[in-house]
Amino acid sequence: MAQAINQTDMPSTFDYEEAEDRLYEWWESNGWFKPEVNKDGESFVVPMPPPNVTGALHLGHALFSSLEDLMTRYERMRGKAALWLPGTDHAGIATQLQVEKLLQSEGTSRVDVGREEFLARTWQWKEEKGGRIQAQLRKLGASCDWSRERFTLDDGLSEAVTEVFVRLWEQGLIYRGPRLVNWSPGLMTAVSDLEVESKEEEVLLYYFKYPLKDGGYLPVATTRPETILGDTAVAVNPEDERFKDYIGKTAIVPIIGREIPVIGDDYVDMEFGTGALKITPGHDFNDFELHEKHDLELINIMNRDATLNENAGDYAGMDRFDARKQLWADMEAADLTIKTEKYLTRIPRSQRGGEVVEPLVSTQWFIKMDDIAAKAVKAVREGDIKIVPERFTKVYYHWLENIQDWCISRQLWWGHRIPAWYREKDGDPEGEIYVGREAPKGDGWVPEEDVLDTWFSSGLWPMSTVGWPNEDTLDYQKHYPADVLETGHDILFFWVARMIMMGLWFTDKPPFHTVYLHGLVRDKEGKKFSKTIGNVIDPLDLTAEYGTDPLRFTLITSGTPGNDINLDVERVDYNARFINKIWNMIKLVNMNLDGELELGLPDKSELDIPSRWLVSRQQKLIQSVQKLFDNYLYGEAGNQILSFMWDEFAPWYLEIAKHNLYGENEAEKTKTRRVMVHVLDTCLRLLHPFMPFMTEEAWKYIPHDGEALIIAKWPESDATLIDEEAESQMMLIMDMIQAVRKTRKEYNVDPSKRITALVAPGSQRALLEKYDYAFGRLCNVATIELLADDAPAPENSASAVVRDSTIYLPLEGMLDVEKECERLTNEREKVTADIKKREGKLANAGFVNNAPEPVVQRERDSLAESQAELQKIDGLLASLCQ
RNA sequence: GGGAGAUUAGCUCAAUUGGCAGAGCACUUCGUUUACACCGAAGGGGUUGUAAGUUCGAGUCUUUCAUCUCCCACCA
Repeated sequence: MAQAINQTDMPSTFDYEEAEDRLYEWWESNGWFKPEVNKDGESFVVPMPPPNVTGALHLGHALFSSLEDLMTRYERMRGKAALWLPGTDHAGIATQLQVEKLLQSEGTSRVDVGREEFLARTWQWKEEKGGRIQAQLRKLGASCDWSRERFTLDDGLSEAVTEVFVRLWEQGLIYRGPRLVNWSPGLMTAVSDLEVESKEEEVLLYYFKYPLKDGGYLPVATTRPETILGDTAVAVNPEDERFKDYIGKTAIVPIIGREIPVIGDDYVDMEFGTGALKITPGHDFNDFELHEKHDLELINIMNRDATLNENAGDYAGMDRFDARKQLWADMEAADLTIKTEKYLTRIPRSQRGGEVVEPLVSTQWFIKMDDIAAKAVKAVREGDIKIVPERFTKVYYHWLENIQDWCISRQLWWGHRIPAWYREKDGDPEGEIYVGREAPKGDGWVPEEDVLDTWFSSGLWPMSTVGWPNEDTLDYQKHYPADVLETGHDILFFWVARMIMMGLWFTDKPPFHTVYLHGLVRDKEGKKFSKTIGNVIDPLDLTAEYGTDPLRFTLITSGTPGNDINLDVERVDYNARFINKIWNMIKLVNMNLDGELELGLPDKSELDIPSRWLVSRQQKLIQSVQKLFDNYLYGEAGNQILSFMWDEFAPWYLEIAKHNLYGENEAEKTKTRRVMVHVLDTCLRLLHPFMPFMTEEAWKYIPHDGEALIIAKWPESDATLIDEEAESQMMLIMDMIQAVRKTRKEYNVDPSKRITALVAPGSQRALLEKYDYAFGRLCNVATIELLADDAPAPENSASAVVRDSTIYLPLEGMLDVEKECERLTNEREKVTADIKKREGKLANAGFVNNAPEPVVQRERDSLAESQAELQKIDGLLASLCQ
């Protein structure tokens, strides 16, 4: 097939500002983001991790979007019906907080306006702010099918949520009851274990006297004195000689005077603190367990806003931290304190609000996780799901095998309301509970106020977005299970594990076969981005300055799977220059075309050595890239493509090709054009998933087959084009050119001076004769004169040896014999050392017998080369430096 | 307390199955040759954190120690 392209209008640089939006719109309006573009292809589905609906794009989004778009574009080019399914998450707490802040700024609050008005305001907020992140993802070139965009509060997804809740209830896996939970006083809701972050902080450890009824006291230490008011026992270790006799006696709670027992339990660490432990079952998870074990009383002393309640006596109504100070002061006055000391311990704080989380007894909904988790463990263990990188499977197992029941109720308004209703019975307003898809018939039913944890709905994402629970639809059949789930390792438990559990439990199929986990993006020094440090990098600033492609390429090539990326903006700059480089390669080719050109490579037998070399090198590149892609090693693949283009194609092939392009031989000219176009075309295809905009635009400027690069075919390697002979010969030419450049430099030969070179070609007379023009172009040699095999070394010449070929540069009066001898001697030393090393290796029977044949052969070849070089150098030394 | 990762050039990072340790930035010297100065040429810079082991061969596998980071866990 012959193709012509318009050569007149190629801009001198890639104008990303102009091109990006135009290309994106073109792709999208042609339906190329839809899986239907490859109707008959195998399905490939990537569910997008739904960003918070009102969020703004950060580098984490840019990273997932770059990787997932790469995967999607790659599979699309491979002919698959690729679907990258986008959507957003309602993000219960995060969104509710933003709207509450807004209300606060208006001088009102969610309680003031009421639930209905609050939800209306939140939907309004979502409509106003919600489009932003989608627009930003478009800016990054995300080729997702926007026509299928989903939101976790959409009707269909809400139906899935209700269905799952009701089924779990019917299966007896959901229960409700008062439990000690992590309570966030600022957010006024329960939070799950995962939403609590503990960091080491310096606090005070308070030592005090626990008075005994019979007189005397037990010394006790605590970090939270206010919880003394809720104590229902004091515990000591029964092995403890100091205290064991106190077991069974009665202690008196300081200040409020309640009587409590002294108990013995080996849980108490004799070495720590005073060796005696106060027990507060209502406000401490360990103490709660002891309370169950010893049948102790449980007293709740705290309100939902972390003020103390009526059980705290005179301290009722005080904030927990004020009460702490006041109580301690009162105890000091009563001579009940011993001392305080500084103490480093982990303080649990709410991941969202940042305030100290309080263990608090409240009535919540839970899912029994054991059976569900076991299935999820099994699926990974048996290989139905693969986690990349593999090391995270261990972390995954550990969490699932020690899983706690999941507290799914949240005392929020923004979210999926729990489908439960209560009716008064025997004086208990919640005496009767109904759980169902619809409100129950009959009078007196009051709906549950609580909503579900945000992760409950996102845990259903791969199913609910394709129509579950309606499994009969074509959409569901085709797109569930999905294929790859790509996300950050920080939400392995929050999201990935829950999707796997839910997917397996309800469909009996793993929701995807591969989990690819990326790391966190950090700054150049490896610090987390933070507004307080002021090191935040906005991806959109980078795309504005450099364009989208360099950022994408940088994020993909800056790290390895699962490891954090320290983003160095210099790399974005460098990659922007790579894009410029490619653009200019295209420009060179473009301006050297003329009319129609047949596509595809000429037959190998017609190609010259540089072409055979280039094609062979590219075949190896394709093989390597394929292998890397198969193993999700996209970063290395990108680097190899860059290296091929920048270090081989551009500086060697394109320079040498100019000889044919600017020459008169039309047949050679055409062949060279075809090779250049073909190799460049292949490079653009390989690079398209990394840098979609520039490659698509550049593709227009070379002859090509097909409407758009986004739907062009992914390159496949052809092993018959690998050509070791051509690679070896080309390597000789390149080595000789580099030797000339180096020699010229060492003698300070004016770079613009076109010199003559004499060459003793050794075994490669024909090769050097044919490609002597390469020297002219690449090391500014005017003429190459091939010497007879038996010709003596020319006088007054600097020389360089490559294998069994020697190149002489006549320097007339400029040759410094002493310097030349020094150069040759240095060279000789290097070569001798090399020979010695290789001879040693080859003399080692272990090496020769055990190493794979190609490795041994390479060693032999290199040795032969070095030996030839040594012989030549010795000849030169003998004639020049006697 | 348990687990994971990292440690390679001054800085940021690569190195796919063990097979001649590489890039970019920075540095030195030089050069505008009509694709590209957003470029090109030549160069300096490494005992791959430590100590041992396995192997013909180790950045890569095993073990020790050190430093840093992260995750998990109920010591007041």
